[in-house]
Amino acid sequence: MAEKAAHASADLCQRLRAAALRPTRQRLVLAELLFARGHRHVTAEALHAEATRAGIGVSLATVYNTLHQFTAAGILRQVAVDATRTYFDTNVDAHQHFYVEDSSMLIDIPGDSIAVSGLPQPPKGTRIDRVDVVVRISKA
Amino acid sequence: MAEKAAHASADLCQRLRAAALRPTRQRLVLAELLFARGHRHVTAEALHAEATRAGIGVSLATVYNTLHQFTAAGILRQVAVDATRTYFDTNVDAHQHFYVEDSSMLIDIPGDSIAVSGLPQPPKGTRIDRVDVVVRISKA
DNA sequence: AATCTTCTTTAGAATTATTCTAAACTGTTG
DNA sequence: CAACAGTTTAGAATAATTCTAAAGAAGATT
Ligand SMILES: [Mn+2]
Ligand SMILES: [Mn+2]
Ligand SMILES: [Zn+2]
Ligand SMILES: [Zn+2]
Repeated sequence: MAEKAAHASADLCQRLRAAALRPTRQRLVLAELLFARGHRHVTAEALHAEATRAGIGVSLATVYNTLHQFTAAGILRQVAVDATRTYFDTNVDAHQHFYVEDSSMLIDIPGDSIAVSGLPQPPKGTRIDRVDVVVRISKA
Repeated sequence: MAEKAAHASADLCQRLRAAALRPTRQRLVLAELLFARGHRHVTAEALHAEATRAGIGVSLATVYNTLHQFTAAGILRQVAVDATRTYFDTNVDAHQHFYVEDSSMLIDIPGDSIAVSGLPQPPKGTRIDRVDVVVRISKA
């Protein structure tokens, strides 16, 4: 298990270097929190609270910087569901979301389950970057 | 055309009364700007600027209040595409959007052109409120 | 290892979008 | 025309995010 952690860390170093980002203590810690197990959806504030709780000193500005750098590097993506917060998603593969309005939680919908058909031609001179589907749900 | 305007105004009064909203000068002016011709996508700031430009005195707080009241009344809806602004849509029928990332513009996609299939069952105890599709496009 | 260079972190100020407060004002009803 | 309830608004307050500039850490160079 020490091996596994070491391996994961080494792996993260690679990913950062590949993105031309120096593997600093802060970035490694945040990357660990983000990618250590399974996919996650987080806000900057939530991740900052988590890091702080874990005893790691990292400023909120750095959390924001890091989230944006990771997004630019393609290892995170932003999800727009609620105008008041920005969510970051560690799953960058094509997939969609349930958004639970009561609790402001995101739930993944695997990329191969939903199919969107009948898309009209995008306006002349533009290309489609991504098709986002948000299924808004609330307590029945 | 004086008739048409009068008719439209009378119509707006009805809609407001139906929503238990007093037809005040401010609300009528904003409703006019919003619903007078065709469907629109606006932000609070943009609508406020428009009202001000048209020589109508209406505070930004009132614009926000009104947009939210109209949304609660079901004659407007919010569209979440960009975490930095909230867009309000005068088209409340089921339909979808292109979002032009370069210019932050929304373009309607008629409700009957796109079909979403393969939606998984929503989590136990929840029901689907709406399925939003945003097709993000940018300069080719 | 010491040095140099460049990138990174950060505290705190600043910005932006939005909401709140409380007092003045207006539409409605009897 | 009261009288009441609903509405508007200036300005303060909040919340999320970004900016600034100075101090700190990484990587390259000697
Ligand atoms: Mn906000
Ligand atoms: Mn914001
Ligand atoms: Zn996801
Ligand atoms: Zn629309």
